[in-house]
Amino acid sequence: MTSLDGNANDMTALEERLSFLIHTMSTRIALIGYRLHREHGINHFTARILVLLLEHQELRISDLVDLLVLPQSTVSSHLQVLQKKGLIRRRRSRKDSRSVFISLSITGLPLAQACNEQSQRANQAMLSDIDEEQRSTVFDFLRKVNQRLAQMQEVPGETAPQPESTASNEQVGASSHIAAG
Amino acid sequence: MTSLDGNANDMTALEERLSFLIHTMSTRIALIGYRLHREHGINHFTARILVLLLEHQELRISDLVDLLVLPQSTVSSHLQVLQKKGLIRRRRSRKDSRSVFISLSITGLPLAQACNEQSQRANQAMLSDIDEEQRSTVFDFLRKVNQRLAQMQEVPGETAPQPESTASNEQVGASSHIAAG
DNA sequence: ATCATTTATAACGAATTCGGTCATTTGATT
DNA sequence: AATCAAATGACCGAATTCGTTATAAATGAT
Repeated sequence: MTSLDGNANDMTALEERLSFLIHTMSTRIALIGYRLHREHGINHFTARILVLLLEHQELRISDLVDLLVLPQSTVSSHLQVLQKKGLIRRRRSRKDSRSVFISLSITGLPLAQACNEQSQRANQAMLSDIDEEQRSTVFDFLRKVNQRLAQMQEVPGETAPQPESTASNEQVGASSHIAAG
Repeated sequence: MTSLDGNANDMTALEERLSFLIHTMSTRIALIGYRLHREHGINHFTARILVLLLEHQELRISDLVDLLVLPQSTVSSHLQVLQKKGLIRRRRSRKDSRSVFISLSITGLPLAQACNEQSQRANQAMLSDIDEEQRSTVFDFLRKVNQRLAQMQEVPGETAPQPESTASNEQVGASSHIAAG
């Protein structure tokens, strides 16, 4: 299982690739979170929304879409669930009546706090026994990679989001290589 | 958006937590991979299966379940799709006729190789300009956290996978703190 | 032998996800 | 003001996901 037979086009084995590691971790976090949130009758994703609302007070739906990196339709259905449970409120913006602002309801607040505390503890459990130096190295790295991913995502054929810079068109291939991890 | 208003129970802001970062990265990787795999008529997950088969030649379904951290039912349905497309073969084990071994078909092999190359390039794109030292620090860290998550996952109420140790039943709370990231 | 257990996979069905579409509001340009 | 484009989010339906149940073979115990 752990041994790889080494006939693939060599390079790094899939199980050692960053994309694979990240996926595995993400799945495990979601799994563990899922079980815990069931107690509250919500799921991992809606819990995340609650915590974000706890931090930001008010968020537009499009803000949530950006933060969660989920399709707008998915966020929308999560919000429907949350509203049915009376955990959030909606308010149309007066400035721009296209926007809807979401905030925690009085009922939602304590639940959001509970979710936040669980999340905090989870974070601590994962990071315990990791010395500060290593930790900051890792976080710098993750943030950097994350930014790169965001760029690759935006315009599939472009590497950088800069408007100008005419000479760097050759880099196009660099980002379209992302894949299966 | 980036600023947090700081009224939450402080500690680390959600957007700075490991679980959140990991989720964001994972989603982005899947998104980018998705577009590429569409060309081949497959998706991110089935592509992963193909690459795993490329590395291991033969895998039981339960092996895939472990490697992918997906429910058996999900893996099963992915395999059905792959088989309909003629990309994989199944073979009942002679030793243990309960098991079914999955391997790439002659048609599946080149596609698996293509997926693997894309994945390799993606990995390189993410890791370029990262010096070796930082890289190994990060990977050590990720592997360590991943192991911890695997432990937390297995027995929800236990922290460590040790069989004995009768006195540690009080620790139940320790791992049930994982959550919403 | 027979029955219970374990291991391994399939299959169903409810819930979730997400691409696509539509309606509304704004802003810009003519 | 009329038109066109962009922003925002609601909604629908098809596809996917996954918890659960069923099936089946090997293993073990009585």
